[in-house]
Amino acid sequence: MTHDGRRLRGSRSREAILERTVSLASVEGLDGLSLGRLAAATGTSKSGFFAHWRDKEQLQLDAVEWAARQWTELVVAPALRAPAGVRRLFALHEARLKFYSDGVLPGGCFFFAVHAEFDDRPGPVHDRIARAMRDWLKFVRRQVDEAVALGELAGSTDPAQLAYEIDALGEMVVPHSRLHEGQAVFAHARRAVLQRLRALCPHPDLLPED
Amino acid sequence: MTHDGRRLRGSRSREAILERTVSLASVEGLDGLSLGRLAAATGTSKSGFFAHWRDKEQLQLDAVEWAARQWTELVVAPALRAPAGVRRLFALHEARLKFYSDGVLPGGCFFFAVHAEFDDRPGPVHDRIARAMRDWLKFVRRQVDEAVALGELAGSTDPAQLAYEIDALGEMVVPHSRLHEGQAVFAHARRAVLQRLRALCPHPDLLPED
DNA sequence: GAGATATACAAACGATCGGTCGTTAATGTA
DNA sequence: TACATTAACGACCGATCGTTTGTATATCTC
Repeated sequence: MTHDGRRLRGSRSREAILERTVSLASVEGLDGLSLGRLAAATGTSKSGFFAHWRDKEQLQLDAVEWAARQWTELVVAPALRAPAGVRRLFALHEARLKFYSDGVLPGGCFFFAVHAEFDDRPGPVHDRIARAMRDWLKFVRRQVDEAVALGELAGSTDPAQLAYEIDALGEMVVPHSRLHEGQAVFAHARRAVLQRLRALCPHPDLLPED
Repeated sequence: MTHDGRRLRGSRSREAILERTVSLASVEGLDGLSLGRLAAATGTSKSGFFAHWRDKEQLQLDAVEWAARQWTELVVAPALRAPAGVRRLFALHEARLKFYSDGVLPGGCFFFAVHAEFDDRPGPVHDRIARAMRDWLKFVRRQVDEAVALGELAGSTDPAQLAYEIDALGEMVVPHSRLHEGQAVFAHARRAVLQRLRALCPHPDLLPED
């Protein structure tokens, strides 16, 4: 085969493998996934990985990076198109729910699967995952702060408290939607946050009624 | 050694192994935990397991059973000592939080760790886990129903909706408490459910103020 | 065009995986 | 007392794990 653009082809297959890794890891985790099965799933050889990554841990770290970028593109970015304040906060929640209900990842959420796995296992992968999730929660909290500053949420609002509630109500959709088929869980998660925000909002008409 | 009570000794070590299994599985999952490491942790030999269980799957099934029993004893039973209605509902939430903050299991929650693992992996273990979690949610929902019937929650309350909220706000304490050290997360989870219940309750004085 | 570099592979490594086999010793049953 | 059962073990099995090595070929650099 001529003209396969060695360097380009390399980064192409690198990206393809990472996408597949994140996808599979959302189902079986980053450590539960073995190189052998990953090779079979990507149509490559096991030893081929070591041309791209020093060891499995490097692949895992890059996979976390890739998943974080995907989350930013498909959840954070769309929400940023809504006007700052309580509407953006709710848009963020809805974008997340859409990410789950669209079935972007077969396991629902990469970070949910992977965090339970590396929860109590120290190391660089644990640290990278923890950082990503802390950044996410900080981002949610910043949206709360902004909404308070804009007078769109009661001044008595505890930002850390509300950020926890929004994250918890959104994240638990992942296991629940797998437990009880049907989209009732999505409605519950959406309504819970919506009613909570409306109750705190001096101008509830900024948000949909239901 | 004389008089070691063969039969009794068997069920003793059986229980001891199960307790250790549930404990370790709350950290690394049921499948992530290998028989070799489990043998080392219990001070027995790998092959000794097969005197008690046909294969690893049987051990996993018994471990789920054991964890469910532990949950009933340490969370459900204490809550049932509170008077039925909204107070029992909140007692249930608090008993769960106490289970987590007491560090009964080193990984926080057996079912959290294990559900993420068997989420999308069909089989008897998956089914047993799903049943346990469905039973739990049904139980929470029954407490909501009872509180509504007693007139301690507004008649407009959607039981499935509220049950989801309570479960989500309680369960997500597990990953969050590992992410940000400190007991702030416990306070958030407690206050979130408390304020939600007080808002729905015609007699808020049934519940603590804060 | 020569030499370094990068992609990708098959084959094989030691370690560990879940599981089997045969054995020993103590217990329960007759 | 005779015999089946049970707990527990060490040794070992084939399979798979993450990883190393060596090789072939195509691309980039000079």
